[in-house]
Amino acid sequence: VFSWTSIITAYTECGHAHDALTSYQCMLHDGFEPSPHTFLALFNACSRIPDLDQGRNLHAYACMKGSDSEVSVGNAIFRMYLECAAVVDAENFFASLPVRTLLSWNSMLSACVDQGQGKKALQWYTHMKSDGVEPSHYTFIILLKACGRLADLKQGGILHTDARKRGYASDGMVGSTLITMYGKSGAIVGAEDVFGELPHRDVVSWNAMLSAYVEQGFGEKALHLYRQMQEDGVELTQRTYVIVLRACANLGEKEEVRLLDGLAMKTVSYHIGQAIHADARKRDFLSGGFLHNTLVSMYGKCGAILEAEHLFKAIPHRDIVSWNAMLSAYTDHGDGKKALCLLIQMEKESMIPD
RNA sequence: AUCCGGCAUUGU
Repeated sequence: VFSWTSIITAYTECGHAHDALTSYQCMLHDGFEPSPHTFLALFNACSRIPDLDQGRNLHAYACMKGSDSEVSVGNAIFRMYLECAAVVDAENFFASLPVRTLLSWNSMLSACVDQGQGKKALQWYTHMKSDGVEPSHYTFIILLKACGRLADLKQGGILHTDARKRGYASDGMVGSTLITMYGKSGAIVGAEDVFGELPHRDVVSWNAMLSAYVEQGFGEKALHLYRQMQEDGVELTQRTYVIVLRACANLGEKEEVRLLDGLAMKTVSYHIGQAIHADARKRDFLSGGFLHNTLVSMYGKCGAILEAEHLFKAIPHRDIVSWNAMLSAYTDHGDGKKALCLLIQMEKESMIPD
């Protein structure tokens, strides 16, 4: 049994979870009965695939053998349901668990948030506290993220106070989540306060602050922060550029058109955008593709249709976002004909408009 | 030791 379990674990870890389940069949065939350890490995395999049907069968079998009373196995079953996106099953199972560890609570909460069920996560949190389980900084990050998505400033503020009391508010990761939460809730001052009080800022906290400015339409402040990042010697990332280019696009939308070489352009934003584009190139952030879509959108919003077009054509793997960005560049520009042409081309390349 | 955690592009 021990060897079979090792084989199953090994297959799962190498990303061959299907083979893990096949080995289990072989193991049964040879007359071996699964131990709790085997179940652990099997549920991990089901999570990986993910295979809900097998997971359910195994769950039933584990119950029959009494293996499900083991805390670790219980957690594995629980995670299996979560990762197979069977939230209802997960919730039912979770409610029936005799021992709920902090880790299982965090898994539950995070799965709710990932699936857009932030409210549910907050409800479960009340339950968690009444169960006498104390939240960790993981818990706060998960819940604050939920508040950000819901733009629930009230709950977010309560959690912030609570996190502060427990000494979690100065944690860098909690801090970034707080900044994002305040940013998405429109409380830019709250975001700035958290950012200003962070003892150790890393790129992510800077990016979070930058993103908060952009989302709330403070393009100039964002550009200012971008400069400050460079002065402070922060190691910029590709994401930094995604965000700061969005700031340019934002400014471009607001700027009045002016004629440049006979073309209607948002000249100021356009030049800033170009400069940032050059920065990104210098830092070799243009490969990988994630900046392409943002650049197309930015140039489009600055009135630089030709550059947007040029970049669009150079994208190796155009996804739906690339097409949408190019389409809205044309329509913003009042070029309905080209937009329609693009739509036709889209269908030719068997892209389905959403 | 392992499993739960932060910032990301288009349109709506």
